[in-house]
Amino acid sequence: MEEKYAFSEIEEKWRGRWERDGVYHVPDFSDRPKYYCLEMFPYPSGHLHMGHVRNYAIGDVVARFKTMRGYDVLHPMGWDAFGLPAENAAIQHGVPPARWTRDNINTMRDQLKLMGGSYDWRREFATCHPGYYRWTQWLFLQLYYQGLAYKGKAPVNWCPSCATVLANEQVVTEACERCKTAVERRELEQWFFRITAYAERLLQDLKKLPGWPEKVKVMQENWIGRSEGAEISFPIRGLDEEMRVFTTRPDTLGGVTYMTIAPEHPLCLRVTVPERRSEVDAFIARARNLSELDRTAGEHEKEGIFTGAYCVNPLNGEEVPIFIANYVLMEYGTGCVMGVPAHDQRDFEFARKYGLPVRVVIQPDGEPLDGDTMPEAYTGPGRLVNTGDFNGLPNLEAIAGITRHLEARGAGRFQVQYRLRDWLISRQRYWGAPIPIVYCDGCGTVPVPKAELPVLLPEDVAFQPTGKSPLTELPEFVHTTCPTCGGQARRETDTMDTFMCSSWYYFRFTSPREDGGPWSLARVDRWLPVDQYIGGVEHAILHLLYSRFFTKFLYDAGLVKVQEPFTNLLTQGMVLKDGAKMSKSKGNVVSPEEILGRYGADTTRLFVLFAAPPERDLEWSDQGVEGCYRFLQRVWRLVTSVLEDIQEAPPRPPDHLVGVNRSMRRLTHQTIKKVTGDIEARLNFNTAISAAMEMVNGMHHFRDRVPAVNRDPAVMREAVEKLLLLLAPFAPYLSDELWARCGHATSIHREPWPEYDPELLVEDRIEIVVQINGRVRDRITVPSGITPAEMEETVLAQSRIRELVAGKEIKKVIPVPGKLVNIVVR
RNA sequence: GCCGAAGUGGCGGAAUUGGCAGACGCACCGGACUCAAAAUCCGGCGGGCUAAACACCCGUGUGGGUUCGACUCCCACCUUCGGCACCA
Repeated sequence: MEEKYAFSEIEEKWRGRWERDGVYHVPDFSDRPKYYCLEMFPYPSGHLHMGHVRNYAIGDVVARFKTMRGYDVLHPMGWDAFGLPAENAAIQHGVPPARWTRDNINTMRDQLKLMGGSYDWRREFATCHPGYYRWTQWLFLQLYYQGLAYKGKAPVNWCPSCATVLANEQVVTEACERCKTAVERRELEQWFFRITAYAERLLQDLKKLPGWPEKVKVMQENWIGRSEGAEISFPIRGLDEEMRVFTTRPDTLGGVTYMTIAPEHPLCLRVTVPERRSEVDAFIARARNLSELDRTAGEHEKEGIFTGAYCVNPLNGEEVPIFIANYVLMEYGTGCVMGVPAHDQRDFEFARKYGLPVRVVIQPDGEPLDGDTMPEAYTGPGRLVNTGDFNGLPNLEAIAGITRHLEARGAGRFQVQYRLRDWLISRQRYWGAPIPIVYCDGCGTVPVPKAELPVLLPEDVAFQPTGKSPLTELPEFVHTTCPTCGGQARRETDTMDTFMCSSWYYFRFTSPREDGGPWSLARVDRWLPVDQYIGGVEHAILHLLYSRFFTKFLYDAGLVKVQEPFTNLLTQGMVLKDGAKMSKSKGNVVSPEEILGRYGADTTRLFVLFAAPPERDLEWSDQGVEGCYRFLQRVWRLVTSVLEDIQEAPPRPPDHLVGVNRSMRRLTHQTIKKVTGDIEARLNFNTAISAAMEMVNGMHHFRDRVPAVNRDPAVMREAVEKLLLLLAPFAPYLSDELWARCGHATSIHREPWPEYDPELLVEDRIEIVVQINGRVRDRITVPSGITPAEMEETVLAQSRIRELVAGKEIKKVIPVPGKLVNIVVR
């Protein structure tokens, strides 16, 4: 009776053995080359979902492959453990966030271990542990001392449902990224990181990341939003003050017929003339109201109101009216915009609505533009008109020319603007790392000294659904003494954005228990940068931009030697069911636990790797899983059925084989080549698995169709062992089990990756295609070493080809070595 | 609106440098084994035409183009998905 593939026992057995033998422990230092393979660590929601399974299956193949290739592979796992869901659970179920999080981690760790990942679990940590967040706080202080963390009042995004502010990056089409509630604008005192100081480097260094998907780089580029132009000052009539604007089109300065200010701008109050005061106030109130209510609706009607004030165009001395307009953003540029209706569509619409003049200053070749009758703004190239000394100049030259002219008169300068804003990191929440700041009446804002870190988050707290952080209501937390003067002081009760915790965790994995600093310099130097980073594309901006910012800051501070944290980035696609993302509300969730229980980890891993290339979305298919299960059973039966035959065989087949033995060896070595290339160069695991399947089909053929006397057992032995080595990264349990049954005393996961012999790939005879006028007309078998001239000769000698070309003129014959011959006839 | 990606059998996908379209898997059909079924093994499987095989024709979102030869390169368009969205 043949033994069945008992995945459940096999997997349990090897899981225990690997752990006992420390198979996946990686040394901090050694002579081997290093490779850092990292998957985005999970938020401990309480259960693994298929996205995790896919992410971690991909990462594990890379890690195992590189290990077999001779690298010391750092492959750690941890928990992004602070965050709002823990607080919601506390409110709903009365469980303290710390306990809820700890329980979830325990559950998820068990699930993750079932998957058979090659993690060095000794390095595990959770960001909510004081041993970790102590250094999160320390890093905050480093930023603070460098002037890169500051408290400022600014209009911020407030999510009424989460009862906290959000970073700009966490607002998706004017709604909270987490809960989709429409955000409100509030003026609040908050902590910011000056990421804008790094805007240019964050942009420029994208060029140093050839291993990142173009898509992600473009998204970051757009997010940073660099634009070149000029800042221009317009003196305000009757006030000793100037109105500054940023423009990318200083060449159109002569066409300015009005000016605008954002409704939130303090200048509004100063310029408005008394007789227009009440009307303007009403407009401002309305505009602000609208911007809160109507923000999700996208673009709305452009409206403005005249302030009664005028300012002076520094180029031509003209006075132009100042408006307040609802389309002007306080947060971008200077909060003021010059209006050039003839050459900007938005200004054009505004001018037509309010009867403002449209003056053409850029004239294209051909039909002259007329400001009074033109149907839309002209934004293309041309020569300047109505601009005094600059008339006749091509507008592209005038951009620099006019800016220089203004600069000489102190009325303007070249300026680069970014769309990127500073990173707001304060959260009015409890379950996060406390911001290590104390407010003292005498000394003001005082950083908590290093020796007093961590500022511990009290874990014993009561939760009321008030929307207020419990920290604000804990006197023993709030009341403290000033580190400077020893007097009475009050602690900051806001906590840090959890993206702060995940901006440096990849450094910590190198020295997870270090307590003299956030990491050991020598260890970070050995392991960083991360060679391969793998995770969802939803972090294209948030996490990946913040991490790059942190790395650059740490580089400047001399704390790390890398300027970019992640050399290669793989953004995996989503796991879909019935064409839609799996979600509870749609009821199309497939539970990893269930699949792992029913088919085992090897099958589950194999399926998510086989069903699609990693960067594409993956459609879940129960039948597809079934197919992978069948494949592994097939491997099991094949290998166990030949064990006896190959036991006595030499480990290496003889050199000069012929016929079926030679073909079998060729297939083995072709497969090694194919699988190696697919993993290493392309990360295309689906085609690697296909190749292994083809090899298994070939091995079946070899076993069943070739008489035993003609088969060299050494050839089968080689095929079996190479196959298991090739499958080891994909199906680690099954391959280790069968490896042991082949008579090996040590784990397959300590074996080197197989090499192929190029000589064995060579075929004696190959089939080539014969085309006539590009259409396949015949196939012939020729010796593989044939020259192009011989190919041509052989093909033209074929009777079938002679018939087909009879009576036609042969214009040209194109032989493609090893592939085909194309005969062009007329 | 702007930016980006993708469109290939009944389905997931393959074709890596412009050279045999549909590898591999799923589904389906036929056969072997079986009292029977399941499992397993073997074979078939883009469409048209044909009694059938051969041959031939069509076929990679649509329409053009380049080329001896195009899923692959160029131009225009359509659809789907993702990102940004009053950014001066």
